[in-house]
Amino acid sequence: MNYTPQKLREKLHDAGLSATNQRLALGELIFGRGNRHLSAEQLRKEAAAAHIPVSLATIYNTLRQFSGAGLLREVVVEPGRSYFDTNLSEHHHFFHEDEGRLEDISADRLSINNLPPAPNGTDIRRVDVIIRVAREDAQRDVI
Amino acid sequence: MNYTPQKLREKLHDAGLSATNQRLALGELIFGRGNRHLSAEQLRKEAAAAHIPVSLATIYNTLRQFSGAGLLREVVVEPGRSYFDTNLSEHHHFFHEDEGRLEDISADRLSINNLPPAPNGTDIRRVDVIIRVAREDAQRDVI
DNA sequence: GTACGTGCAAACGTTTTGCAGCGGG
DNA sequence: CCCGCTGCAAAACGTTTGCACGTAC
Repeated sequence: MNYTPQKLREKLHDAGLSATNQRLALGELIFGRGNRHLSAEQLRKEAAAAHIPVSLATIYNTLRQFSGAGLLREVVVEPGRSYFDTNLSEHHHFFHEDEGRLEDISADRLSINNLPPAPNGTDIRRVDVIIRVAREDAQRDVI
Repeated sequence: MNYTPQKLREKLHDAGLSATNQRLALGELIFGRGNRHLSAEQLRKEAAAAHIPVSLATIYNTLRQFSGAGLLREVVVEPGRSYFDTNLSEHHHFFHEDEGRLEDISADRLSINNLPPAPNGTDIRRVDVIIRVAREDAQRDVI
């Protein structure tokens, strides 16, 4: 957890984002606790628990801005809900379908053999590998 | 395109679904045109264009039932929208971020080197590989 | 005939927006 | 001081649901 409040100000500044009270407070929640997979709703609850006065609109703005600035990585696994991953290193995910929970897979535990080239005129932006798992005794097709 | 209306009745029957007019008509749209990646909204438009009287609720019911029965495969790439893939063979996807379009990658063009074992007590349900691409000149982080 | 499927409209949860006011640089 | 950020409430979006009617078998 290489994080200090000081670093957060730099982080925001380097990303071209001004250091508002909300962004500093939310940034402390987001980045101050190691690698996390946050949904907007989770972050809202944590902010409330930490007595940070912040509106839901600002939660969404902040998550989107942080993602756009490369401070977070958005992961889409379920229709109708986004997760934001603080782990920016190359890695992949288990998704526990029955819990709605993500789990990191470090890049050295999984590699892709022969990545096909991007279609003409396009660049590869990201490669997401999602291994969907569920309890052994659960029904299939649970999503 | 190995498809005939006759086969569709069998398909539905084998899946334990009764052959209603709506399911037959939608099935013809879904399966009668080769491999496709359909959203609910697209299917609704095509049904309207084909003068199939069907409500939006039935579109969603049908897509969900077909998926549950293993006739379709749901692919989640964007928050707030599901795609349904008629290609049931093992394969992966390019996702064109700026067009919101999926493109198949056949399994033999990409393979995973060393799949990690599922976490204790869980089974792997599916492995999704999504290669996100965008026009070369487009902004990064477009989603 | 009966259980299951359908249509409609209203509800749902998540995310986005419009606009007035506040605060960072 | 000014531009950008924030809060609020309301709207938008895709999707789901409850219930009365219709249809497959």
